Amino acid sequence: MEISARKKKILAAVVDEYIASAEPVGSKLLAERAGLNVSSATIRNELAELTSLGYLEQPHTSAGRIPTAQGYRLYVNELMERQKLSLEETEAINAQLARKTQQLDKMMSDVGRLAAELTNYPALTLAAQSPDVIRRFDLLYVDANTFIIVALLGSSKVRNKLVHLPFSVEESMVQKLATVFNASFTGITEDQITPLLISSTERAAGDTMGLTAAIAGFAIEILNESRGAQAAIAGEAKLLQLPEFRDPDKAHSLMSYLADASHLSNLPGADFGDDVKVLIGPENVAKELQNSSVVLAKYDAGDGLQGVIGVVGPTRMDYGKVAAKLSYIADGLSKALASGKDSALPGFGKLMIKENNQ
Amino acid sequence: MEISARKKKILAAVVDEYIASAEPVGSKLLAERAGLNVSSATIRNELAELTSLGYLEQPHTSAGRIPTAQGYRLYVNELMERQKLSLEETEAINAQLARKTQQLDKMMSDVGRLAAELTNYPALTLAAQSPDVIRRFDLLYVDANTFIIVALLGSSKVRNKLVHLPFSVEESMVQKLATVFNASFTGITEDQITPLLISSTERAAGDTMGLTAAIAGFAIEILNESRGAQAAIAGEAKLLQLPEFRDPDKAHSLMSYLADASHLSNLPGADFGDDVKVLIGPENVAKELQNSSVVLAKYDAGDGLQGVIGVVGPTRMDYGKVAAKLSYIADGLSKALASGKDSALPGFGKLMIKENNQ
DNA sequence: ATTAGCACTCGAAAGAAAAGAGTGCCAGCA
DNA sequence: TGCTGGCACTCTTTTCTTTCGAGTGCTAAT
Repeated sequence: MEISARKKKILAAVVDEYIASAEPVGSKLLAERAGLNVSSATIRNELAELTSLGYLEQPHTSAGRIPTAQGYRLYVNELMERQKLSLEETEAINAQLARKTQQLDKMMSDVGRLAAELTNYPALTLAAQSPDVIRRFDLLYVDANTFIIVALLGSSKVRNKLVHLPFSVEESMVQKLATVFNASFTGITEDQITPLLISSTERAAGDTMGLTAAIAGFAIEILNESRGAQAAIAGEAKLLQLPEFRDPDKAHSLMSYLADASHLSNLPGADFGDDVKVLIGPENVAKELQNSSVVLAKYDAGDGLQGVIGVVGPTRMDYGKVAAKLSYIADGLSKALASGKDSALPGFGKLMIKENNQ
Repeated sequence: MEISARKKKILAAVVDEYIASAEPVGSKLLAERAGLNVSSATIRNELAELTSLGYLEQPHTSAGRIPTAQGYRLYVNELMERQKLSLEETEAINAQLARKTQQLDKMMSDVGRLAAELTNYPALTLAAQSPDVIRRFDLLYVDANTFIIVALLGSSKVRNKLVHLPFSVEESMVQKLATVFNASFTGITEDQITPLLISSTERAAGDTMGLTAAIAGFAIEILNESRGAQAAIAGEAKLLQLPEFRDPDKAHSLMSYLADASHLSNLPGADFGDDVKVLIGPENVAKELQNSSVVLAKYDAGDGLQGVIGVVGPTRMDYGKVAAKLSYIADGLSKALASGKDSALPGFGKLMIKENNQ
């Protein structure tokens, strides 16, 4: 049975009111505000039906109605309006995203903070890197006991490591190693680095000091690191301002859960179709989230880098506003990261230099 | 007037009990537990005097006593016993510190988490780097539009940046730039990079494309970055388990304060004499901390890298336990960082490689 | 179908009473 | 002189009771 237009309008009104007030909403209030010119008694009848259909519930007999997860779901799917962002909001986001010089970690944590600030809910960021390869190796000879490994990755990231040895090596040996590694360790993923490959490389380089194995270890380390998803959370304290988390135990339970980054990785990655995904209460897998909602927006910055940015809050969440903001941020993030990757130098055109020395 | 030995013993007992229970402690309880064989009436007299001396206070007339900031101060200075760590605790700390391959940021955040876990209070880490210099420049030519800047710093850190140009450069030009920069930009601190220096370098390199200014911008950026103190906080959620932060507003106020890393930098850096510094309630400058205590332990990892690790909690904090743990962690951190810096390669001796491919 | 009216329910708020913990002080004792 | 048991007093905490009011469901009338 399809639900009538008036019921939908009433349901939307209930959700809107409840989102705003966190108080169960009654028939009288709806009669005044909802803009359908009927009496509270009529609305009571409709509410009773919506309740028996499972869209609304009553905390107790003599209270108003609050939406169920099912009610929110209908609201999000059909009734919600995605809200416009204010000028200040878009400007704050753009300003943040324009700061390209910073490295990815910092960027994500700043963006997370911004999202938390704008939505007033704790924000999370997840960045996942698809398996990377090393495009090019350099070994920089510093002194007899020291050299620097520099690896340029397929995703245009650069990694380095300073190596201090307990014994001396010749500069020629270091160069030889660089050549050999460029020949055999480039263009392969981490699981293609086998003991067999290492020993053949060792032979090719004429290395008897274990340097090959060590450099291979570095290669494994960086390829490993880029594969693992990085997660961060910002603005946890916002939870405490929400009426549903005034109970310190509830707040503690959710915050502890969120604090463990490994849990965040269990959220759906960027594998959903729409640009914004909403998980309402029991739709969440984790039991700690069953009374909360999660709104996620995905970004894709090319080069195998993709992830989601999202917020966590009570099921009574302002989905319209949050979805709009996250979607805008995620979009901007995709663009900023994609363009910022082979970044122009900082201070190109001497601007920054002036600033720093005035 | 010097305070009698018995008074001190009673004060210590009050602090110990209050730390354990968070409840005002009364004369009867003390008579049973404190181990001085006197009646509760005698203790009442002593308590009254300690109160008028300012070491104790009463929430209200018919309640037991709780220590004042002055009382805690005496306790910390004279009465407290620094506690021994259990075997599991030292092992957990050592295991964490032994993981040298990870980079500094990650290390600090992991250590912070560990400290929070061990003490059950939110933990903070501050790392401050004294002004750094660039020891050596390398420019790696990748293709006509791309090169990599690698800078080895005085503190043995290595920084890099991939540069993508909107125009072409010759490999010889890149090499020229590297030579010139090595001559004029090494061994100087950030504030010695002047527009004058840049323009003379530009002339020396015969650079007409603004590359010099851009590379100088990178130099400024990394020297700047290493100077700023990095702060992080872990385990904020622990606050909510403490009776004094059951009030969500109190918890929120402190958590918001802590979440802003810039505030943490206002704490005393590593500029205190002892290995552990305790700031009790009103001894803190920030008003958000006036009802809380901060315990800090400093570490020094050589190469100008030093900082503090600490925890934040209610004035009723288990100072003895916390001081012992932080001090142990900070000590270990100093050693781990100092030795790990010119780190051996990961997997030296093929160990890691085996692990990764088994 | 919609509405006004009304009895009813049940939580929240307010008030009153009881319980309990701890104190300060006093008088007696070593 | 210092310690102790005893006791009246204070003030919070807890519990119980009462009141209040918001909101409902149902019925009868439009």
